[in-house]
Amino acid sequence: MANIKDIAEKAGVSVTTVSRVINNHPYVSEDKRNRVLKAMEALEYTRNIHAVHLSKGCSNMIGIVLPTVNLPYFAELIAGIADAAAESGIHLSLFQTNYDVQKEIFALSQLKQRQVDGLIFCSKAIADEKLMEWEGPILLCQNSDISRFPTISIPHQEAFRYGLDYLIAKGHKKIAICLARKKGMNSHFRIKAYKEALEEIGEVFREGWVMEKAITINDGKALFHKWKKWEEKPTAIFVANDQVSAGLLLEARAHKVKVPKELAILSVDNHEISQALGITTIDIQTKEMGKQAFAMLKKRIQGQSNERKVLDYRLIERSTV
Amino acid sequence: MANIKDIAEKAGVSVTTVSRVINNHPYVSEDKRNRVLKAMEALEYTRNIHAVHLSKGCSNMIGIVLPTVNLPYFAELIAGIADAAAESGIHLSLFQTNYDVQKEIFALSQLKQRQVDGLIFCSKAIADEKLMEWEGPILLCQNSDISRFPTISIPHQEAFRYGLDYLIAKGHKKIAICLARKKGMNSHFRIKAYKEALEEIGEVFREGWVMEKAITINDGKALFHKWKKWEEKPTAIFVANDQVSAGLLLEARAHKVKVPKELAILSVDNHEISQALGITTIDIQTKEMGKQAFAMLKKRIQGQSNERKVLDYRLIERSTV
DNA sequence: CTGAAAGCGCTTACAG
DNA sequence: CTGAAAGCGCTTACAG
Repeated sequence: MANIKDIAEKAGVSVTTVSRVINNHPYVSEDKRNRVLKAMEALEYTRNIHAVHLSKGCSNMIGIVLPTVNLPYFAELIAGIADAAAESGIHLSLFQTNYDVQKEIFALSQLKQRQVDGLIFCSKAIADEKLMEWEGPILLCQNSDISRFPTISIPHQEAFRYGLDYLIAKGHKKIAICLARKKGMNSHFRIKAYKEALEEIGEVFREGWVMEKAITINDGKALFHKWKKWEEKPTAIFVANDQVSAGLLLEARAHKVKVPKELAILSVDNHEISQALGITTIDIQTKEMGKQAFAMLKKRIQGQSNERKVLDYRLIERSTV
Repeated sequence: MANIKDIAEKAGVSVTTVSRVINNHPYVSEDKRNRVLKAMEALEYTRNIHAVHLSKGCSNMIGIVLPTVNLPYFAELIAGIADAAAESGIHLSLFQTNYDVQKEIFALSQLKQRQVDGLIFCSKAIADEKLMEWEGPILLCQNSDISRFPTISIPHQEAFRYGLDYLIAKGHKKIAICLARKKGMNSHFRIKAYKEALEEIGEVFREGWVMEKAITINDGKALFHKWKKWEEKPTAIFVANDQVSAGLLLEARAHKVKVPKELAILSVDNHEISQALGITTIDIQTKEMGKQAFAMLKKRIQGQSNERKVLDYRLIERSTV
């Protein structure tokens, strides 16, 4: 494999000049530029990117940390990040963690070793205090108490409250909620909103009506059967993700339970499946979040100070409430 | 940032020894090992991975080339690759191409520059002949005439034929098919199987009954309306992907068309949504394919010769045929 | 078990 | 516009 020195020799110039040509620097005479170009062609030169990285001290790559890509929410987030990254010519490295703290720490160690220039945490299991021990450009796709990191997020408390008020306005008082997992900032804020809303309408808070570990269509089906068995039934369930809502709705239909008459379903995401099934949901612009997350991390890598962005949401009325 | 030289000085040993300690080589005395370890701790040493890559000539990372991550088929494939890669401690780089040949070429150029040690093409737009101009470890998740590359694939012709025979056995003769895109090896073989099956039962081949550009749930909905408008209607549609089948089925139900009585639907994938909707489909082990693809590429990178694997498939009878 | 030294291949401040 | 030289930080064959 020819290297920059071979090219220099062949073209009769210095390696500096070759480097200038490769990087499109000005101040190279046409004559030398052409000779270099010709030599590169003749020797089938390909730049060794590792040497560039070592020399420049950066990798032109950022890491995406997420539990699994195999879930529409995260897939959409990645797609948004990928689009923006491609425009900037930045590479993407994937860290699938399955909410395993050790794997998140692995990703952080990769940042430290410069494998990547920055990290986007799409969702995390690691505690804020632990995360704070790490340095480098890290962006969180969720609200956080750590002001050291830029964040982009949905105002989950507000949005959830908005959804709850919508259900209440539609006459519901017995409302259950279903989250992906109780841990995590997003759920924290959602539960808070839930409690507040219940208090205002004089309903008691039932621990059992806060369900979790629901992510897939099958989880939604299971949710239906849980609901079916309850003595006292909520008239509405506010579900934090479209996949689960879809499973819930499909299973309800299969068992001739009328939606929304016997059971109302309000969802979050507005991904394709909710549209296909006519599920009333709250659009949270997942892809847009990915795009902006990338832009913010990029700025952070370039040394700008932390931003905190909050995205908008909106209710999409369809037929399940 | 402390480097290996700083550690060597502080510990009073050579850089060679430090390197040995870092890489867990044998033949280092306990005493020196401890001194090095202590020095590393004291100076908060982090290895610069770029130097390692430059020195070793590899990146410990492979690239995944696919049109979009935001589609269950590809997301599942990635998940499989990611699981296997994590076990081997290999990083994953994502190249989202949107079937843009230029972006595929970009990925290939990254392989050449050693940004990645190998490439998995989950699906491609670039022509075989063009691809052949590139060197390095490249694995294709599809059948190919190029014997220079290892491949892993489903026997699409056979599997499609199997599905068609199943439809025929169920009494269908007017069968349409719907593919993701007509270009590409997979479709090539499927259309071939389709023509053969039609010929055997004495049906004519209708160009218009081979539909394409169908990937999403919405595409499936559109497909229904196409079907609805046809004068002469097929009694069954064989759809190459679960998302499209789901859209087709949902829209059929919404318009009170009885499935399978008025319209039978046979699908391919066996992803969660087909299970949720009770769609009869052909399981093609997407995730397993990802796992094995990684293992094969890894072997190829290590210098072993090309393998060609063919995965099994099986029909999952549910309620749409 | 240990180390001096060559090698991986590029970038860039500096001097001209 | 141009080049010599230092620097990025590691690995590894070789000699001992």
